Amino acid sequence: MPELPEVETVRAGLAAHVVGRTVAGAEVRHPRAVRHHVGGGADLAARLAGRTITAAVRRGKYLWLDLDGAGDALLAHLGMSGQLLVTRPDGAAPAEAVGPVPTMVRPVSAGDAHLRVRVDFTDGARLSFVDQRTFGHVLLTDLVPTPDGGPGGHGSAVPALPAPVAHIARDLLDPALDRAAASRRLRTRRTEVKRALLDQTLVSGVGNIYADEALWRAALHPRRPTDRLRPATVRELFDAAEAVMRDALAAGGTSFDALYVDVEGASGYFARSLDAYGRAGLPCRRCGALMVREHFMNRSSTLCPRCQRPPRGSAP
DNA sequence: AAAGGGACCTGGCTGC
DNA sequence: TGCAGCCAGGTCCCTT
Repeated sequence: MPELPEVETVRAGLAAHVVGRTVAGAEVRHPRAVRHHVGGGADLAARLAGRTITAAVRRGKYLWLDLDGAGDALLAHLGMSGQLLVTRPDGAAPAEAVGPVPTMVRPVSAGDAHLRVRVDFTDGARLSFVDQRTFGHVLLTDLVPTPDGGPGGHGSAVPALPAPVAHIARDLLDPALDRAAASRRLRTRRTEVKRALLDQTLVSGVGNIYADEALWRAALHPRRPTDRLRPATVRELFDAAEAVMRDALAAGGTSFDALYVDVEGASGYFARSLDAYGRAGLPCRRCGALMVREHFMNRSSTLCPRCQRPPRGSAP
């Protein structure tokens, strides 16, 4: 699932392969993919034509392409299954690709069943938004000033954000994040710590996978009440979440194919390094107790019942 | 106002 | 072997 490390991998790929190119034309092939664009697919395609991509920027799980530096952007959220794939001008397989190509990576043809939006550049290169489950979306939107005057996100020095991202907090890889303030806000919430970690208005970029990983690293039960956490504990949790996402980003980078910008680039990481997510029934890598899966927010949490003690008064 | 739960979506897997 | 039903989860929206 695309969480911060996967989205950042995509952003880096777009920065390398799309920035500087000019849009010749675009086609929206599924209305749901542009459901948040005011004006619909035809309007989006028409307004993209002739624009030049000047930056690839990310905040949390949102990423966007600045257009001409003119104060608007093509914004994308990958949802659960979204991919942004770049094919080079001749459309052929990448000649300079090295190392094993992830199995999910394949050339995109016009007949691709899940191709939602296609952007063609004047030099023949193509950007394709492919999304099986259509939880993701793209839209063209104006930038608005950041509340704190700091940079809008990773990859930009401009103090501006796409309007739909204005409510998204800075993420744990953002040097401009005020961690003390985020910690205070978390501790004044009356909720459970995993729910708070997943709240993108508190700290962004963390999804179910990295939430479980961070809680395991910090040895915290997902249902611990936020208003009873000490500041030092929250600091450790933030540090753990940052560390696991940096590790994932580094691992994703190694298997990341240079020309196909693929959210599955982190597959090598998933196979090797996850300590919690997907390990129910397997021994905890810290203490050996069998990991368990619990229902949480209509989904699941995987945790170590020995390292991550439930809060007092909670059901076992 | 804040917190929490359901809807949205589809391919793959499980169990009968 | 076939098929129904469950599962995955990020974000928005609605209710409490």
